[in-house]
Amino acid sequence: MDKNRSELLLNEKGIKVTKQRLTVLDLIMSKDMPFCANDLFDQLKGKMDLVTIYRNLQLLCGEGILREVMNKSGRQYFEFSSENNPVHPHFYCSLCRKIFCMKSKNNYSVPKKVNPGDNFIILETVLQYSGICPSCRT
Amino acid sequence: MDKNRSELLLNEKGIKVTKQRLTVLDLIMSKDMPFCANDLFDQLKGKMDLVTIYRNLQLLCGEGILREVMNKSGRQYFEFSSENNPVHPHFYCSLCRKIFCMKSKNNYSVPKKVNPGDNFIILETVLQYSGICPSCRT
DNA sequence: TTCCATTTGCAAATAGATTGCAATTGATTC
DNA sequence: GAATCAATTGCAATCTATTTGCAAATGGAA
Repeated sequence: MDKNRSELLLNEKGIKVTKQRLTVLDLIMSKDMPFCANDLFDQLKGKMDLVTIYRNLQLLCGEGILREVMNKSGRQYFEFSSENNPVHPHFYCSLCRKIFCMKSKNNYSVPKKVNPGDNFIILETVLQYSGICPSCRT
Repeated sequence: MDKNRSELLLNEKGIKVTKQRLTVLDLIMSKDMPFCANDLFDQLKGKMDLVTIYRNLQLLCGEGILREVMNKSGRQYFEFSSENNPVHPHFYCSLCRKIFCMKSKNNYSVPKKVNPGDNFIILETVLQYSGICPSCRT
């Protein structure tokens, strides 16, 4: 049987392939927007234990297949991380708490160093927005 | 009796002044770093109910005295919001989950519009960092 | 001082996330 | 393919973060 993209990704990272893992990763890769554990649970309609989802998110994030997204909701959000989906801005809606990916086609310039001398190791620099999303606006 | 800065701020906004509210706001204004409900609770050593802290944070945030800070911890973080403390970058440590304020003295330029035509109302634009903080580095 | 709406503290409920453990499964070796 | 074993899963339980209900206490106006 042909291996799909998810399975190849798991193989590549040396992660054991299970039905649940594939299901989760397939779902993630089919969407282009950040999600939390519960979003996946809802979409899987109880086909998988929520705990399994949490554990796999943690694993995939640790392996660099996912990245965490900054937000103000008090929940942990993730998105698929790849060369095709590099770090990019998000928009957090203060009303519905949804998170949207922003494709800023314009380049922006940021300071290369902050608090020089403070020894922070910066792994990610990202521009983030918050405000009101189109649906909450109406 | 003289009114302190916290009390004046509450008066200004037409918020009822209570002992708890003053205590919380005094504490907040004495620090220059984001905090969550539990941080305040710890610092007040049980002098105030955690629920009261949550309720006052929500109130102060709604009144614009505080602003929420983006992070990846799954907790809600706030900071004092004023002209003297405008929106600015933060650094989120992926190891200890602490949040640091970054004073970027350099200016940075960001795109004025994202996803043009999408009708997002942008209320806040902020550069955020994540990585490893100085203490976790060692 | 009285009065009343607001706020507080406590108990309980609701979310979000993690842990322990027995049963199951995936991959390796024969 | 069957035996083997470590890794994974589901379920129950726990923990942490946040919210809600309600009676008692309090701030501020009259």
